[in-house]
Amino acid sequence: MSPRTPKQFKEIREEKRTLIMDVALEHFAKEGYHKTTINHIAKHAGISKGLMYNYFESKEELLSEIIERSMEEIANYFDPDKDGYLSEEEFELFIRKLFHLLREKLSFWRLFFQLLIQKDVRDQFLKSFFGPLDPVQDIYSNNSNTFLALVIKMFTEYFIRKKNRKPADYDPILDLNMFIYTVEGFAWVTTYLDEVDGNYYDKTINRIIELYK
Amino acid sequence: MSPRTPKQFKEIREEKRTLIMDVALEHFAKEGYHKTTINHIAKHAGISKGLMYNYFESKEELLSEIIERSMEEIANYFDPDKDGYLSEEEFELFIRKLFHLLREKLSFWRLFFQLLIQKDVRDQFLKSFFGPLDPVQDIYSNNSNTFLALVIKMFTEYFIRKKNRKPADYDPILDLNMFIYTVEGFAWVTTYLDEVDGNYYDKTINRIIELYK
Amino acid sequence: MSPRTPKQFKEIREEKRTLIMDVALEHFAKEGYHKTTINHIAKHAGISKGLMYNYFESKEELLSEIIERSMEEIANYFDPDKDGYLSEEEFELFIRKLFHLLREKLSFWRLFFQLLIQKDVRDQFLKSFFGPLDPVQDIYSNNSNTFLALVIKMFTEYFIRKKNRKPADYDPILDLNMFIYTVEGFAWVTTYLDEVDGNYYDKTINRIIELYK
Amino acid sequence: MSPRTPKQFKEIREEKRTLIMDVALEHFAKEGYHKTTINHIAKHAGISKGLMYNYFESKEELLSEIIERSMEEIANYFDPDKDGYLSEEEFELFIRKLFHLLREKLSFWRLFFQLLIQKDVRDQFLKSFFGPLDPVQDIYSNNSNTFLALVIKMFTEYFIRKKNRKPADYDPILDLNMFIYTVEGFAWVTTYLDEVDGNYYDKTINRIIELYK
DNA sequence: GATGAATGAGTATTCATTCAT
DNA sequence: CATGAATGAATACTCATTCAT
Repeated sequence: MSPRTPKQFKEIREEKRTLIMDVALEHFAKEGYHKTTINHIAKHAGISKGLMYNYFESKEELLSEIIERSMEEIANYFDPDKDGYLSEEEFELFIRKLFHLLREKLSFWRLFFQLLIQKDVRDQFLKSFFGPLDPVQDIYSNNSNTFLALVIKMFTEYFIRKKNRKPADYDPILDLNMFIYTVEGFAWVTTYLDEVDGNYYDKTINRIIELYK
Repeated sequence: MSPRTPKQFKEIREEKRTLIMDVALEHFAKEGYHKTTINHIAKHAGISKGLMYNYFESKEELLSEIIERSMEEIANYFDPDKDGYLSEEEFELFIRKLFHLLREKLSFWRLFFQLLIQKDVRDQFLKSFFGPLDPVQDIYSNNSNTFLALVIKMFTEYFIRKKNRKPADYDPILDLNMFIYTVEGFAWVTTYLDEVDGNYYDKTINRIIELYK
Repeated sequence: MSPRTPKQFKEIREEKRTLIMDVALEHFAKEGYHKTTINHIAKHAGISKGLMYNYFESKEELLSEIIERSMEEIANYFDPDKDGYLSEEEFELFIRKLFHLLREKLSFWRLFFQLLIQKDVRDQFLKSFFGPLDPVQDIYSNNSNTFLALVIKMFTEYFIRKKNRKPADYDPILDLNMFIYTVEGFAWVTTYLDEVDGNYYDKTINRIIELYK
Repeated sequence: MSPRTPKQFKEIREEKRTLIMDVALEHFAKEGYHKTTINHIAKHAGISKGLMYNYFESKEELLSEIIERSMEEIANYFDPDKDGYLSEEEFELFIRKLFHLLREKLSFWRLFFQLLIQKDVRDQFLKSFFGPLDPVQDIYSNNSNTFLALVIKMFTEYFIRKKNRKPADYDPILDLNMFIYTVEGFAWVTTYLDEVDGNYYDKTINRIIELYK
């Protein structure tokens, strides 16, 4: 038999890499990064421990790659038109997309939230996504260019524009906060629960849109 | 010096236990349970590793005791009159107390949320508080007697009672959900951020009360 | 029984540290640093692998400590009067001491020579003793303050002073080189052979002194 | 293109073998045998790991072949007329050849010296060259037929013949020792330093010849 | 012949837990 | 009650070697 072509090798690599990352994500999400052993991942991926290290330099790099891959997927998924302007239609679409993605990639978000709460881990892995994480109110005005910062800016301006229709003492930042807490709370609860009730899931999304559109 | 009375001994024991638990909580919350070593805790508590095992049977038991202690504190703090009825005044008071407690015991909540997303850990440590954690909507009707279940019931009934003032198609469960997501989202964000901005913290609490009272 | 006093603990630590370092030195010297496993050392020292790490942070630190200890012993042993002047009596004494030390600490020199020949290892561990290792002739003029540099300077000046008694075309640096090669060659051969023939060992020392004093 | 003849195949094979051995030697010499990985060698030789094992059965055999090849080269290079008699001219020529070879094959000597101090390695790889390595003085009289033994015998007799011109108490073995130490010391220092100063290198060779011819 | 994916035994290191004093 | 030396099972990671293609 003739030897494998470079293309075949590349395909094998790509497939195995994906397999390992998928299995690892599941375990990281379910058991936590530190509790998950390489042994466990390898066994569940049906490969040897050694092979893991043919594909990833370390457990840490494996995690890092998983996060990067997911972040890219997310960024691509939203594919913003970058005018920074959020129309009401776009607002609704964004929310719907967001919660579609949440269900689709529940394991990733579970992992993401786990990392988020540990300051040291967060700084190590999520900095490129987040920038420095200061208290919420500071985020609105920071001029970082991370994905999150851009999204936050977009929403801040959206809520400020809505001020026109409201009474004089209306504080759009407060409303923005409430919106963020509701959305993030919904995401968070969905994430730590084991199953999603599709019926109420959709109803809740509609309600959020209704309240803040 | 006269020898210490048994009572004094017990007090000293209790104090040291508390000290260890406090130190451990800080570290568990900051670094995560698995990354925190017994050595570290012992050193920061100013005692020897060996002594730790005089007070707690294992690292796991230490965690377990910390959680139990905090849960009791929380339950005591709310000291419900157990009539299961929540007046509007009680509703407001409950919210205020809740967020007061959140700031007061931020480390505990950070740890709590960390445990919450890990299914296996949650089942091991939080069962007595939570009961089995099925999707939210099931909680409302389950007849478990855990602290959380009772609170949820109280709130469910509170929101159902408010239905009177609303249009016919009003779904109180949906409103309850929104309320829970907002509260939990606010708590969650507060927990994973490093600092709390007192000004917006209070404003947000007022807004939540205003919206859902 | 009453608990061990801090002094007792210190004694235990000191003794075990020395034991481990002694065993490790023997093995490093006999098998080479890389081939020697921590397991092996621990087994031969009659302790558990884990305990090693109670005393030394890593295999590398263990090596480092062994070298440092030996370097100090050597420096102390010569205890130079630091006037930088080497009389003929001092010259003879120095040689005798040197080769006494060689036999006494043969294992260390075996290790030392092994490290010496690997550039990366040398730079990592022997820098403080050597300074940067340029070709010999450069050493004579460098102004580093390492132990070796000082010794080299002392000998350089010693050989230059001897020039008076020699013909005009006498190159003292060449003679110094020959002296160094002979001494180091003798040391080197002694080190890689398994046993020392005491009779010829002493005769050789006398001959070296006779030739270069 | 016509298919390659078996002879061409053999030549290509031989070339690649040589390439691998050259690359391996460089790395063994610079980093040490144990620190050098097969992967590293293969990459630097521009071939795959698998192919390495087509040419050499194991890492150990690779080392073994490198040593054997070099030993043969050395033996051939000196091509002694095997009368066992060393004239003064032959003595000088031998020294000059020796140090020419040293500079030419510095990497090999670096490797060689590394192996030499490790007893177990020495016994495994250098036995055929050395015979059992007992203290020097025994070598003179042993009747092994290794290359080294023959050389040593030649030199021993050379120094004994020179006794005629010397005082009665002259010990030729001692002089032989001094000669060997100087030569080996010079070789050793040259090997562990990073560069060779050509000027002093030649001067030293001349001086050694002058002293011992 | 040639490739590099795959293996598994081995290596340094960590850490909860035990125990002699 | 208190100490920290000691253990050993577990963990991440390495690398010579094999093997399907």
